[in-house]
Amino acid sequence: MLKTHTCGVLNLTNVGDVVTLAGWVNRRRDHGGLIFIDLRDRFGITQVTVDSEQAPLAHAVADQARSEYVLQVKGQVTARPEGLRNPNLSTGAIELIAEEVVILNTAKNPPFYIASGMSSSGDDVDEMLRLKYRYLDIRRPRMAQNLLLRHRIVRFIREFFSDRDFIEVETPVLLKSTPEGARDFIVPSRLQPGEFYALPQSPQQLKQLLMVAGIERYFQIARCFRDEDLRADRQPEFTQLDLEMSFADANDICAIIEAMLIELSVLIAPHKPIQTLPFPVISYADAVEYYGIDRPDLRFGQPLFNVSDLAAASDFAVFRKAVEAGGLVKGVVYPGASALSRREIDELTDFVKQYGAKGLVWIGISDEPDAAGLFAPESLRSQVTKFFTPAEIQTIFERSGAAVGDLILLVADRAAVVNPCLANLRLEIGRRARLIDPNLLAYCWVVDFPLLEYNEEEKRWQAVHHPFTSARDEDWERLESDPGSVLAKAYDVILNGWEIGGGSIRIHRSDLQDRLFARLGLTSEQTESQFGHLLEAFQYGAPPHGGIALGLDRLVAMFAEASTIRDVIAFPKTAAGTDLMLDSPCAVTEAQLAELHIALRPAKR
RNA sequence: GGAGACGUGGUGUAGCGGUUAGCAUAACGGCCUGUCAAGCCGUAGGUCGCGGGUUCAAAUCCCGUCGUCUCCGCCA
Repeated sequence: MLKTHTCGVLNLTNVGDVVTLAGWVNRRRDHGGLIFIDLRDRFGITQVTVDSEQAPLAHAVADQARSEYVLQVKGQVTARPEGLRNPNLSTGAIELIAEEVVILNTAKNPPFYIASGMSSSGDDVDEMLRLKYRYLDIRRPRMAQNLLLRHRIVRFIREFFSDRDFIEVETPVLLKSTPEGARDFIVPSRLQPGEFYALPQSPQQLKQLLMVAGIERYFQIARCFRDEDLRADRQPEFTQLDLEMSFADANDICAIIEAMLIELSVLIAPHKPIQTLPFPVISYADAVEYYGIDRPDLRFGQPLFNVSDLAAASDFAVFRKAVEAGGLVKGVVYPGASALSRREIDELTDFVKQYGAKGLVWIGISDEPDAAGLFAPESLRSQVTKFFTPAEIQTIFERSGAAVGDLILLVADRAAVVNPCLANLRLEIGRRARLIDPNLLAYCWVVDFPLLEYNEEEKRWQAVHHPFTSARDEDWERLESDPGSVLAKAYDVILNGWEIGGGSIRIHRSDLQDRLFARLGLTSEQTESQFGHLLEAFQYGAPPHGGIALGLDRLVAMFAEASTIRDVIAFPKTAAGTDLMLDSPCAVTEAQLAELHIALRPAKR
């Protein structure tokens, strides 16, 4: 090795040792006859002091060094004089008095600051540049720490499950296209002209086949691919902790995941309290009723409330018609916001409009109700009080749980508009009113999902989770007669409003799987060509089994307090699916295409 | 497919009809033996993303386009 120690390890116990360090010039402070170099490697920073009188040759070399040059320095570890120690460095009590300095490599002036503390204004570098020069971005402490955190989490996961008799089995990346779910990435076959592999959206079918194979306890840190549009929390390729267990029911799987997440949280983020133990379990129906969404952020309150019954009987046409059309009227309370400026109220209105709401009804409670619980007109601030009777206002007030000084916000529309609108409005209120403790870890389970949902466009039922999910035992009898009422043995695990994982107990009997495929409108020819391998496998003694997959990128991002999973991925893609460093995707040669039997259509752009 | 925001020396930004395009930082040169975001002095660095239009005059207003980000649709 070109170094005897790292730049983060030396301290007063090493004083007198002659050591060699190697790393990058983090910063250089040139005092003429005396040069200080902060030498940085992955492990820390050590101050190198080069004295022109003690070591003229070393000084001449250090004089040439610039930021990000790669240096090797030999010298003696020396205690810094009292008062000259740097408490911000783990090595701040010592310095390396250089005897020899070697420039191992020079460096161009980097396109952005790498040394920590340089972006002290809080402003970060444009992400476009960070992505183009990702190898320099990763040199910076923030990204380096995130990748280290990711490694520690993956390592913990591997040990946790290995210790519990799970084995990691790799599954193919070149797989088979399936019509359900997300759009596949496809890969042309050279050996089989005109045919294509697909990259796995997840190793779902393979892990079920491993259960048939008798593996019993499987996990994998698995790369998955989905060709859908990107988001801050979605990349075209991402990583799952994929897991499957035989002879397990939903409680067994949730219990082991819950134990893992608790142990992981304590290990990785001991300063972050877990809000509720054991994790709360919420039904899908309750989650939608009280939070408008199936992944509630439980770090704060402000549950939604429902006044559809009252709205149906009111004189306010907007509300009444929404309910008559089968819709809902629900609301949320913005605490302490009764005197919100009209401009801020308009901002909230624009906010809900982006989720499809036509408007936002607001009622500010500026004064106490009278002894009978009724509000005087001057106690309220609203654009709609004139449409409601005092008793109706009283009911809305009581239903909302609001207090004097709060602002009640209401949305009326189809359920598919009202719930997402208010779910996002609740989060916006949480942010604006600073109701969210950023240190809290609020885990919960969401269970009792519907098995099927009706796709209006395609006029057919489709699987909410995926088509291998089992219905609850008592619900199978309604699969044909009332498919919308069938609940699944499915569960999602939520952290701070992010869905970090989901899974289910699978169907292990081919007769039940056949029934479900029929319910989904698949012909026996289709099921045979797409899932024949699985159905056949189930006839050879498939054990009852189930599993779960956790989104590793999201989990790491939560612990890293990153606002996008790109910050916990070494080489991520942009929102347009491109890699700015490699300049991919890119065109290939005509010869490559010919070998793959592919003729291009004219590009649309 | 749709909506919004942003694009000004290497970087981060100010300027939003007439400025010599300002500031900070980095870079380069000089001075300096106790700094740790070192300091002081000096130098260089910009076709204001690109194209078109409006105007006597455009970084600034309008249209288009490219890129990045966020969101909707899409996606568990």
